[in-house]
Amino acid sequence: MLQLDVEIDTSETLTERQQAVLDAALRLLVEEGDNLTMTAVARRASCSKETLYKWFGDRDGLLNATVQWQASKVRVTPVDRKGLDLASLTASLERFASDWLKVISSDTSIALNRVAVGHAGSGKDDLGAIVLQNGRFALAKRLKPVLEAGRQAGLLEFEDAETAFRTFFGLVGRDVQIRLLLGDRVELTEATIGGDARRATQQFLALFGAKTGPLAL
Amino acid sequence: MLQLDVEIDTSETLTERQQAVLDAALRLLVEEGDNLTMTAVARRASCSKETLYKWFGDRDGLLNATVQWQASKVRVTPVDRKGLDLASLTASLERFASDWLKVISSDTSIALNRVAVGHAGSGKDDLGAIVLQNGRFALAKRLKPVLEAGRQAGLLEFEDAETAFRTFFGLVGRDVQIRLLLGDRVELTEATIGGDARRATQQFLALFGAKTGPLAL
DNA sequence: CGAAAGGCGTACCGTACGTTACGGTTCGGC
DNA sequence: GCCGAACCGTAACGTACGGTACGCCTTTCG
Repeated sequence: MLQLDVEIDTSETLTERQQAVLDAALRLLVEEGDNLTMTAVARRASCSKETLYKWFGDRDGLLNATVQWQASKVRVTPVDRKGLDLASLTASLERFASDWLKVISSDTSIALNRVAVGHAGSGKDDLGAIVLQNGRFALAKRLKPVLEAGRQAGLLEFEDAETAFRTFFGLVGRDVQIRLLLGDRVELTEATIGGDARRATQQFLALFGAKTGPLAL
Repeated sequence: MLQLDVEIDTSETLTERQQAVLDAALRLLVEEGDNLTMTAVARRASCSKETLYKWFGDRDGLLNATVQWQASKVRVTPVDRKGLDLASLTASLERFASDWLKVISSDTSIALNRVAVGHAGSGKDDLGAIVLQNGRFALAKRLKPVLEAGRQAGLLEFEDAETAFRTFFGLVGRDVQIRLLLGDRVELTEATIGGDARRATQQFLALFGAKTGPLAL
């Protein structure tokens, strides 16, 4: 299990200019993948390499900062857990599913995951940990309270929130992420995402919904 | 969707020596990741770099051949579809799930997927396609007949074998592969794999099993 | 206004690595 | 025994790129 406190408030310590530079680096990362050069970043950001090195130390530092920067931008709003009936629970789950599918199919997510996966082998930096922390684990952190609340309200039945979450994760993501990462063109329109989110949610409810009545499959 | 005919009978066109070299490259790939050098491969395989270039063209050619070589080794035996009752179907599914989990958690699979993902960005070679073809798509090809047979026998109910397969895929894999690729240490003992395989199978049956009787969840 | 700081652009250095070239050795065929 | 082919080991070449140094400009502050 990963620990790693990624609570560094990057948004504070970074000046406007630095953020702009990181945005440039991010765009370049999406376009070029891991084989982006410091010179390219400098040119794209209209800054000197010397500045890059002064600010971020070295290439790994720049990559690290870039990934963290993107991560800090994705901090989402926690869900409000007020009226809780089957309808609102279903809606929440569908929302989560749809959001997640949109994230993992986005260009920047794909690019970031690719880079992080590539770096995961040689333990030079913690890119994998950062991505994981702001992706899969952040999702779990936000979703679990909803699941727990659903259980409290008698709408869901499960032993462990973690395993319930992982099942939901699997039902939503299926083979999408690995296929995208490996370069397969998966058709993911707004419509299919919506359909997949509904399907995954219904399947999840079929598996973990309280058996108080027949649930539409 | 990927097409790509990967039916090149590599095992024929490769001499013993060449296979040995590729095995060395493969081992090195597992240890070093994508940053393996031609010199390292040559040294490990006790061959000259000139030979490497004569045989495989260039570095990408060597990587390609290595991945294909590993892929050709994994050609599995098709399932025999004889007596088909719920018990044997369940057993088959559990077997598939367990095998798949073992594969994706193996060192070589992780290494190969990492390299393929890394290369997927810059469309220089088709490593991603190859890995996908011999991983996820090969699994579908082998599993779908089983699902169809299950439906024929009245044990399963589904519209489309593809979507049924993808659900099974998701239930089995969940977050395991992406976590492993990103460097997370997922505890995957023989026991947990067995448990996960059983759980995934039961969940799949709960979703797609014919409603002739109550199924244990 | 002058000086110092921050930053841009560019030239430069060192190294790692892909690729090529070459001398030496083994081995099958005549 | 001799020849050529295949191959090993290693040296050498070229380049790309990470990292550094320096000249010049702009802004800021005394």
